[in-house]
Amino acid sequence: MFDLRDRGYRSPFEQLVASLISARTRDETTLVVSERLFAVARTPDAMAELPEERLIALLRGATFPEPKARDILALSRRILDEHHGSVPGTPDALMTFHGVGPKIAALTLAVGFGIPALAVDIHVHRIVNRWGYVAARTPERTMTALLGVLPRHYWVEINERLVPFGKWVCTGERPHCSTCPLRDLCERVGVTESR
DNA sequence: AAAACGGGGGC
DNA sequence: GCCCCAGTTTT
Repeated sequence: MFDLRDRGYRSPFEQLVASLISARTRDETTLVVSERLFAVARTPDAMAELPEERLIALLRGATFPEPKARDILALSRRILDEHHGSVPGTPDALMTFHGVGPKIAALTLAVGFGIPALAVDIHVHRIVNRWGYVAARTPERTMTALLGVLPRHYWVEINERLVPFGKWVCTGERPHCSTCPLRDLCERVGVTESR
């Protein structure tokens, strides 16, 4: 998902919604659409009262505005009905919402609540494999491996620092090794892609 | 584990 | 027209 904390305090609910909007969506788009939406509705109550057509219009520009509008409306109502209006603070509860899977759940917990949670997306998977610390074919297996090795204290850091690092520096194609602050690390562990 | 799903923006 | 995008759901 999407870390909005550098734009002022954001509630777990806003973090959850922004995370849902960010699925398969570029960061800049997520930011613009989220801000536009939160200017109108920033709580489950306000969100649940939004007519679906209005919400779809507010989400225009994001990917899949219609399915996301339905998901956001449905989870807002369920937060009101089943959770006293507060976003639940466990992965299992979060993943019962349609459209919320392991990554959105983990990032909502990590960024929204500050609870240790690990979401190994494609970027973290690539970096860890590149470094050779874990030889895992899928992000799921990389996550399992990291959960067994990494102190909980660092899980939040991975979500908030390593993912952006993978997006902007340790990219899939043409990694920016010449300006990478961790180039020495790569050379130490013998990563030959370093350029 | 792999395919399907849902689309908007950039080149 | 083609491809990517802080993913989730269904085969």
